[in-house]
Amino acid sequence: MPKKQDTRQQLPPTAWAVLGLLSFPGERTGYELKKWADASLRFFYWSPAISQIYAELRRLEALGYAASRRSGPEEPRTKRRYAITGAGRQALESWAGGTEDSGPPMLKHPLVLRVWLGHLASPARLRERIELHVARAEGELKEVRDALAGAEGNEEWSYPQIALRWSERRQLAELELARAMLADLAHASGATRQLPPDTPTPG
Amino acid sequence: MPKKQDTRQQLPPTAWAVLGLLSFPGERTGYELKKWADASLRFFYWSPAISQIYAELRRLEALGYAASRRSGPEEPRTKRRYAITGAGRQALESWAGGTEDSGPPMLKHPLVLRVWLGHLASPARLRERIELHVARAEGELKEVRDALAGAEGNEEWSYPQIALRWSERRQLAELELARAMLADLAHASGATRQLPPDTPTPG
DNA sequence: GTGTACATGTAATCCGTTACATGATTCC
DNA sequence: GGAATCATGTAACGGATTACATGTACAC
Repeated sequence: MPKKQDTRQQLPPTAWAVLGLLSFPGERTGYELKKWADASLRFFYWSPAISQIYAELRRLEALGYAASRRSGPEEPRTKRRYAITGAGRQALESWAGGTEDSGPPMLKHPLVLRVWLGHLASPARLRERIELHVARAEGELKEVRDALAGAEGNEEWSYPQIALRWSERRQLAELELARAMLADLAHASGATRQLPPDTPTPG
Repeated sequence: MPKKQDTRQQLPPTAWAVLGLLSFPGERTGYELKKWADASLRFFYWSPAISQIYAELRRLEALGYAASRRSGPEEPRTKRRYAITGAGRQALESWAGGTEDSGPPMLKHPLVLRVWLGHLASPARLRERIELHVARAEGELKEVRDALAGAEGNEEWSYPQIALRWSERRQLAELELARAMLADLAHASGATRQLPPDTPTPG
C-alpha cells in the first residue's frame, strides 16, 4: 500500500507567510519584511525571527518562488531586495485558494496557564499578572489601530485591512476576557481560603 | 562584564505545564496526562505530543521535580505513574507565584492568514473556509463545556474552572469574530472585482 | 565620536513533531 | 480472532530561536 504522497505545497506556513508578504506590490529586503511582520502579521499570525526570514527567503529563491538582486552602487548600502516570481505567485495562489482545511488556530496563553495553577499562587499576584496583561493588550490594540490607519483608504490593502480589523476586535475581546476573568477570580478567592499553609506531597 | 545568569526556572513553559498537571491530587501516567491535556489544557495553552510528554516527565524526574514508580504485579498492565515531589511543588510555586512577566500570548491563526491573502483567492473560497472554521469552533465550544461540566462543583478544581470559563468565552468570541469577518468580506468583495485576470510579476 | 538604526548572515542548540516499534488488555 | 484502546518509548528530522559576527550610514 503506497502512501499517498502529495509532493506539492509541503512548505511550512511560515514560508507561505513570507511569500505572502512578497505578494504585495514592491520589492523588499529581509529587514523590511521583518519590520512589516512586526507591525501587522504578528497580530493574527506571528512574526518570525529575522534570521528565520532570511532563511525562508533563501529557500523561496532556491525554489524559484522569489528572485533577488543586490543593489549596486546607485544605492548607499548593499542590500538584497526580493520580489515574488510568476511561479511563486502561482504556488501561493494554489495554497491560498485551495480547498484543504486551513487548520485550527493555535493559542498559547501563558497568563491563563498561570491562572489555571492559581492554587499555587496568591490571589494578589494573579491580579497583578492580569493587570499587566491588560496593560500590554491595550498597547497592542493601539498598535493594531496604527497599522490599520496606515492601510486605510488604499484599495490595494483591502484584505490586509480585513485581517487587521479582525485583529482589532480580537484585542478588544482579549481585554473583555481579562476583565471577566478578574471578576471570576474575585469571586473564587472570596470563597477560598488563602494558600493552605502546607499541602502534603504524595509519593 | 559577566552576563547575568539566572540558573533557576529556565525550563520551557511546556515543562511547567506538565508539572502543573501533576500538581493536582493523584498520580498519573504519561498517557493519562496526554488525554487530560487534550481535554482541557489545549483550550488555553496547547497539548504537547505524547512523545513530548514522556520526554518532559523524564526531565522532571531527572531534576527531582517528579517521582515515578512502576506498577507491580498488582496491576494488569505495566505502567509508570508520576507524582510531583516537594521540590517540584516548590519550584512550580515559585514559577507560578513570581512577579516576572507571564509573556505575551501567542496566536497563530491560519484562517486569518489566508484571508489576509484574499487578493489571491476567490471570495467564495474564503467564505467556505470561514464557515469550516465556524463549524470547528462550535465543536470546540462544546468540548470546552464538557470539560467544564466535569470540573463543576468540585472545590479542588476552582482555578482550572476559571481557565475553562475563560476558554468558553474565548470560543464564543472566536465565533463572533468569524461572523464579523464574514460581514467585512461580503462588503469588500461587493466593491472589488473578482481576481484581476493577470498581474504582471516584477523582477 | 558615540549610539542607534540599517542590513545580512552563521552556528549552536533546543523544542517539538512524525514515524516507527513493541506489546498488553479489552471488547466484540 | 481482530480491532480499538492502553501504554511506553526511540529515532530522525525540521522548525525556530538566541547568540554571535560584521559592517555601513546617519543623527546628535
